[in-house]
Amino acid sequence: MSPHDLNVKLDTHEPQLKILDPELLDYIQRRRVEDVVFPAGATIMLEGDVNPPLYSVTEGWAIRYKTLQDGRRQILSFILPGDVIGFQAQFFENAVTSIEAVTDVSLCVVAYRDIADLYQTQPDIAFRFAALAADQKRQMEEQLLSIGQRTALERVSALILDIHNRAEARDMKQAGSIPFPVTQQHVADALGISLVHANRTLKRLQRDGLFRIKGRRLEMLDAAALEQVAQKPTS
Amino acid sequence: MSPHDLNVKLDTHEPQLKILDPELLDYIQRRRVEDVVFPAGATIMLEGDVNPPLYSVTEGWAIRYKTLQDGRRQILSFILPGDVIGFQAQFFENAVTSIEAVTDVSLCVVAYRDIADLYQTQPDIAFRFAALAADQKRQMEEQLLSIGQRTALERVSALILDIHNRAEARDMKQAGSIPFPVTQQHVADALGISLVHANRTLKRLQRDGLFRIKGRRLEMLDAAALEQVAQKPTS
DNA sequence: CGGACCTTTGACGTATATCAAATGGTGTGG
DNA sequence: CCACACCATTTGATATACGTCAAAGGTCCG
Repeated sequence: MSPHDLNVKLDTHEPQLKILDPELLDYIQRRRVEDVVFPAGATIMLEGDVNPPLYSVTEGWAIRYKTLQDGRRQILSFILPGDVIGFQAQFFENAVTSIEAVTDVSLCVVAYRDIADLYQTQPDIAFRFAALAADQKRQMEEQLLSIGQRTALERVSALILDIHNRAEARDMKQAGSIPFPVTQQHVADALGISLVHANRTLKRLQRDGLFRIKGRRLEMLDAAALEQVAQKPTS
Repeated sequence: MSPHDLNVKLDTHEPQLKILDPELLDYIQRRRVEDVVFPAGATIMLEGDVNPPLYSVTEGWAIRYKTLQDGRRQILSFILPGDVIGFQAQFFENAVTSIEAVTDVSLCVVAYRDIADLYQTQPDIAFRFAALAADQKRQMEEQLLSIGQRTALERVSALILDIHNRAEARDMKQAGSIPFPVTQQHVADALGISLVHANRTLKRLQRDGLFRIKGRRLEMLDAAALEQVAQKPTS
């Protein structure tokens, strides 16, 4: 069996995993134990939680984050419907990041005995999970590049593009716009800038006609220009 | 088989993998194909490289990084002897990050047919690799927290602590100090600050007696105080 | 209709960047 | 073994992107 037979090996020219691997999705459906709903604002998982479960997101948006002792919060990623969360956590005794619902969130809990067991009994599924995790690590590294090297204007552009592309790939676009329940405070915490500066930067990009955020929805107006501003990575 | 039997499930209370999993090390030794040496400054791997190999570092230090088109560089991690590199890359067509030798670097090339094949034929080894990758992802997230939320002073403190702890865990400490071939430019590129500011910050921490860098070696003087400055994460 | 939360705007402060140049190591070749 | 060349470190002066503080609108929902 080669990665190509699996149709799982990721093509770097297509920067994101377009959709959730269908076979993996199928596996998750079959192992679904129960569905859970968290209201907006609820904490789904807290750093340090013992043996957190493995979830697949059915509906709603969430954030994954880490905090410092004095309360400063870094959002690591935005979680959209279709995302699998808590796979990495299976390798640790405790959850290493926290997750909070941004909107009401529906999750289905995936059951399996144990992560090591999965590797023994279902190596193909384990492989698919691993490919997903590899892509998530890549996303973290992209974020690191963004926050470390890009200016606030570039970061905001890159974030808007990223969220838009992910949502679009999941067929969340309707009437030319995607849901956008993200607040300016979220943008600030994800990009390491202040709320006020996030506001001014978003404002400026919108004044220049690159996109429009209105009524919790995002309409992309000039993706090419936005990419220009964002400064693409080398590859 | 449970993670505990494997002694691989990672304990969050011990923030880092102390040493390379011995069984994995053994596997790598047995699959060693050839040894390669790169001189200081050489590019070991370049973003975009097709089907990059899997390496284990025998000797020397390296950096893993990504760049923007205009040349800005973000160092993602420092690679020390004992580290395995290129595992994640196996899931992609092309390398997603670049690697450069800081000192002369000795690598051994690990052979196996194919990553998917490894999952089928050696699920236990695949599991150990995955645990390693999970830990690397955790490190990336820690970095993200650092760069996004910490001040320059806190970032430098956290980086010095991190490198020191990793080197110490690998028994690289001799006569109370560890090798430290990292330049101030490296520190700047890893933390998203300017060279000049990296210098002033390193200087200040040393003036306050927290550590000492001299002759490409680092001597830790007051780890507790440094941790204080660095602002630990919540957990 | 009130309250909670989010967005927007102005004024001002500061951490960090940039520019420029001197100083200090270190390895190599004469 | 010296001396040059190259690179890393250090320091001062000045600039700016971004943060903080404060307060005024919006918007949504009970």
